[in-house]
Amino acid sequence: MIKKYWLFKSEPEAFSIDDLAKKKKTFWDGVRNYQARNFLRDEIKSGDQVLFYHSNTEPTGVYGICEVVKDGYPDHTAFDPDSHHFDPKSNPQNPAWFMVDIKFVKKFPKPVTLDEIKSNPKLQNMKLLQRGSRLSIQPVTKEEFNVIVTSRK
DNA sequence: GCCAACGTTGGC
DNA sequence: GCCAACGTTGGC
Repeated sequence: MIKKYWLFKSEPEAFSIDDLAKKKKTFWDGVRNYQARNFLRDEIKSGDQVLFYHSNTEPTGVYGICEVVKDGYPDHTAFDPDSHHFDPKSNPQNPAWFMVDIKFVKKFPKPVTLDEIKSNPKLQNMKLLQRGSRLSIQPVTKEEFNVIVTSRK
């Protein structure tokens, strides 16, 4: 099985790497974008490595690493009318939205900031840097993953 | 808090 | 199936 690499965005006010460090493991719910959904449903597999990115904070950047521990399965928060992730288009017979489970691996002593990524020639092709890129789940290459991780070793 | 860029919705 | 209106994202 070939391991793949991803970047997951989260607003730390909603869910941060510290929350994950505390919980050790979580389901990544609430993704309501079809492109991201397809990744979750079809491509993200147990064992894949994930960069945990904080958006809408100071500074924005990659704060640590986590690992996928469960392949894509239906996002049950879409079925729950009391959840603010509720979506009437989705139902258990024909789920529209998916999620995976991830576990905490490590938090960087200092985040790899967006500025740092922008100024690293090896990271210029990251989707993150593309104009107006809002995708909350995006693939990264093994090389990009390693450049980011080793910059904190 | 602003606002540009983007995805989705819904009228036609 | 077009496209304007709307809501959301996310850097600043």
